[in-house]
Amino acid sequence: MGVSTFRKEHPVRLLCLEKSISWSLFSMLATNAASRQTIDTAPEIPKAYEPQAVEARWYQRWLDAGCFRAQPDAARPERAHAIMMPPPNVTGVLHMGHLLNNTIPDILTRRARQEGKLALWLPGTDHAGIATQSRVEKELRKIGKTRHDLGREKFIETAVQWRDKHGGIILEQLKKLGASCDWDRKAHTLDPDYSQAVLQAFVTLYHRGYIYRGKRMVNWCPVSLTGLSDEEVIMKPQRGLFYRMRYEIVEMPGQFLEIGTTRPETIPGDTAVAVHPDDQRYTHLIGKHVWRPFPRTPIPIVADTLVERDFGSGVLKVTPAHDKADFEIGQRHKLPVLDVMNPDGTMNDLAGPDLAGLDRFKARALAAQKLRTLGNLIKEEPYENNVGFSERADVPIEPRLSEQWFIKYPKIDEAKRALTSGHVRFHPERWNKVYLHWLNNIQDWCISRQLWWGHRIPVWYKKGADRNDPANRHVALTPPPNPENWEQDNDVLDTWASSWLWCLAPLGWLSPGQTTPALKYWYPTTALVTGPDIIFLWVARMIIAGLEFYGEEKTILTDDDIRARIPFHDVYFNGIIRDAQGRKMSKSLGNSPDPLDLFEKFGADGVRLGLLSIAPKGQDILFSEDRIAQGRNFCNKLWNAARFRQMAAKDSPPQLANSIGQILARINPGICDADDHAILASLATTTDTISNALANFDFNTYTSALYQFFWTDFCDWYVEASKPRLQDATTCPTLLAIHDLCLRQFLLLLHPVAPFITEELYHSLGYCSADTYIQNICPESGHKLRAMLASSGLQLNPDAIAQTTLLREFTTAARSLKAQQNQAARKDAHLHLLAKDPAAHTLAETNNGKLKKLIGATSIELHPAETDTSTPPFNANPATPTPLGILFLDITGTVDTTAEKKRLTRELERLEKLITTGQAKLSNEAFVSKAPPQILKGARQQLSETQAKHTEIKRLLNALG
RNA sequence: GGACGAAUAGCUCAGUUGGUUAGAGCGCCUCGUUUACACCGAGGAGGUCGGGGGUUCGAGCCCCUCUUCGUCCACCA
Repeated sequence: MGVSTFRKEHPVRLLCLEKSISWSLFSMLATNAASRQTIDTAPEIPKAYEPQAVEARWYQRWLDAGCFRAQPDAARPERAHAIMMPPPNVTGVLHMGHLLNNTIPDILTRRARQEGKLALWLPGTDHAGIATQSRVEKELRKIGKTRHDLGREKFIETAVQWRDKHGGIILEQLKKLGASCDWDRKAHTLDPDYSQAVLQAFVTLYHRGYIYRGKRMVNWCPVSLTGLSDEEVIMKPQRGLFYRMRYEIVEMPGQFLEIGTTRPETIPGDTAVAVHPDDQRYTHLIGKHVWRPFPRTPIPIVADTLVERDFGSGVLKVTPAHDKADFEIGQRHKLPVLDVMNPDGTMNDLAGPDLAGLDRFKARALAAQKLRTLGNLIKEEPYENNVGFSERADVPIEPRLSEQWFIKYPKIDEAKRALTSGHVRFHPERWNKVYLHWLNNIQDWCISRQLWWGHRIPVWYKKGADRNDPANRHVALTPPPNPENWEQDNDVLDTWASSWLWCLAPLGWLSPGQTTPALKYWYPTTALVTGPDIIFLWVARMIIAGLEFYGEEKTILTDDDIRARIPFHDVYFNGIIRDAQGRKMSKSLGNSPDPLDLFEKFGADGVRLGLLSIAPKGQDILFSEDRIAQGRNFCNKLWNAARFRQMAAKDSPPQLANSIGQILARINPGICDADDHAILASLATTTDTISNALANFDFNTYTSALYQFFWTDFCDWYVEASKPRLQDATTCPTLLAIHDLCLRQFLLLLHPVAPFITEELYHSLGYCSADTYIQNICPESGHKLRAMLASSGLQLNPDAIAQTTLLREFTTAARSLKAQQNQAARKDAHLHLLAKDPAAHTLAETNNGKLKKLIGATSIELHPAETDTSTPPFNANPATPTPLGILFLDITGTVDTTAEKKRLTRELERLEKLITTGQAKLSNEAFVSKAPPQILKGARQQLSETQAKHTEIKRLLNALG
């Protein structure tokens, strides 16, 4: 049912019909109006776009109609398009970063749908081991309990309840953004199938020899009480003290060795001091001992190349239990490992009675005090060094020796080739280097976490047997047949060891070689959109997981294998959203606006447009609400242009016109003028620009092309220029059709970024029927558009386009002339144009009515170029050169000749400068002989035009006397 | 200590292989209730493209160097 049909209906009918008819401006207004005033009042279109109702209504309709559901079609593999949403923490709430991360995939997905692709955008959440467990434990503490009070099973039960109650809010919030995800395929890393996949990946890697268990130095978080991977440690510069100490040499009483440290509290754990073997200062001491001050014990002086001779005194205290490098030195010299700290970062009994029980930082101060009283402290000086912090708990991590599971990454070479051979492409490309550097220096991945919330490691140990002997282990998806003799590993897997399967498991992957229709159809996925901060944590690991787990086991992969196994083809990295001062947005700073407030204030479309337009390619984004307001303003502009289209058709109601063909049929090519040609040409060009921009992830160009076409070309010029002809019954239908052509195509181009308003207007302007959706309609290509126009008799004329440029420049010059004489507001100006040639004369003549309206003039009289200007109405009147000739503003008697002279003189000087540089350039032999002809021609033309202008202005100045 | 990025109008940024007089939005100034839009329209001011060298007929763009800011990587205690 089209607009024209129900437009005449009584509003009451509309209310009754609202489920079955096309939502339109009018129906919506009728509803709005009905709620505000009596329903008998004639509906009035609101001047400003009110997004909230529109957005809620359309989102529900899309869901009801199953618009976002994607089904594979094995017969049409070329139509596959898939994006996996980077899973937010299940307990997280929407923040600014998510907005951009999800707007871009939505744009890509919606555009793909328009192009007829079977576009899947798969949403989901991450169980977020540490984060979620901490939240639940915090809740427990409120009632005075710990997880140990509950026990593992009960705790997990509580966590599940908590997750189900508070989790997933973020996905609901994403719906407000307009995210067109296939919600039926929503995934979660702790779903039963997903969990099975995670365990299968572990078991597979174990049996392939890539997983081992060992006692190693790991990054220990004393708050979360778990080991962490290197990638979860954030280095931060910290201000502290550097303690310079002296230890007495055992074999040489009275002689001392100077040693520096930042961590005196670990002294009880020292089991040696080390010097560089080639350090002449100390070679004679190697093998001797020093007195460790507390507890007072002799410890050996060893030689190790790891020691930096130039740093401090060149002597290093070796604490194998509390430092990675020291551990290595300890291993090499078979030093005892003395662990003086508890898992929670307090000192234990081995640290001696004074320190035992103290927190590590309090212990540090006390240790320094002890050094002082013992006479070991030479000096303490302020010092800044880098300290590793736990990403989650934000406390310094403690290097700690513990039993952990590690992955030795498979397919590293292939992972590099995936990028270097272009199977996976990063945008911007510069991230390649970061990725490759990481792979080139890759370290084994500590994947066990001493937590309960997560995938429990599928390893059982024979009771009472040595766990490090593989013969005593059962590694499988299911427990051993005689469980009473076995005990399962207590640890769970790193969350990233589940999310690295994010491109596989949600599509149904359960084990290598096995596949599902969805997996077969959409894997490898089309694109991934995420932040560069998780290149290592997630992106690189997903690539490795894909290469290792997709398909049958294969040790070495060919390029074809790689192409088939990579998880995605393109990765778009967006910048991090910062506040206006450039600070990272964070809860503690309170500088992050609530996205839902923004939706409320500016509409989801406005937020999407605004965000996209301020997102520089690959750079961080400085957020400011003003920018978002621009997005809203754009929606409002669009809304009003559509309103104008409706109102302009007062006497000829808009028709339901589904297709370009139907619109074209309403055009009478014979009455199309330069402006019509120009706007249609711009429409075609804009279409091409946008297609290229979207294909290249160039969202800057996408938005600026949208903006430029619609605001500048269409609204500011074309709509204004077409007003007089819309009043004329003979031209009106053609003009309306061209408006429709532009609006229809523009809505299609804008739809991916502003889904709600475009759907609303597409329906209310009658471009499709109620039961179809803009998401399934593809904008014609620029080429096709031109061809269709040509075949309905409207071959776009480049001359006409050039004429419009002249008219626009002429109009600007005329308005400027008026403004300079404080006549801007007047609509009764009298103008005289000395048309510079017959073509200019014709142009000004045929467009006279339009120009008068646009400039605000009652007359523009035309005169031959050679007219004598020394008499009225020319002399003593202000004038300006225009592309069509000299234009005079007839305000005889009121002109301020002094001011006018000043203005013209200024302009003359500007032109003289241009002429000088132009002449210099053209008299440069090298330029003339070497520059390409086009450039040369351009330079000559420019010079002659400038000279002509110069002559004219000179003449005007002389006329002023 | 390495690597990468940034520096263009008061602010935030465009500027695709070097090529006519370097653009946009916001902000600012002047004017405007013209029958879509003041979330608007018209006009205007404002830039030695971070500094210094170099290549070229020609450099915002290419090369070298310096400065400032930012990010990532790294076992100097």
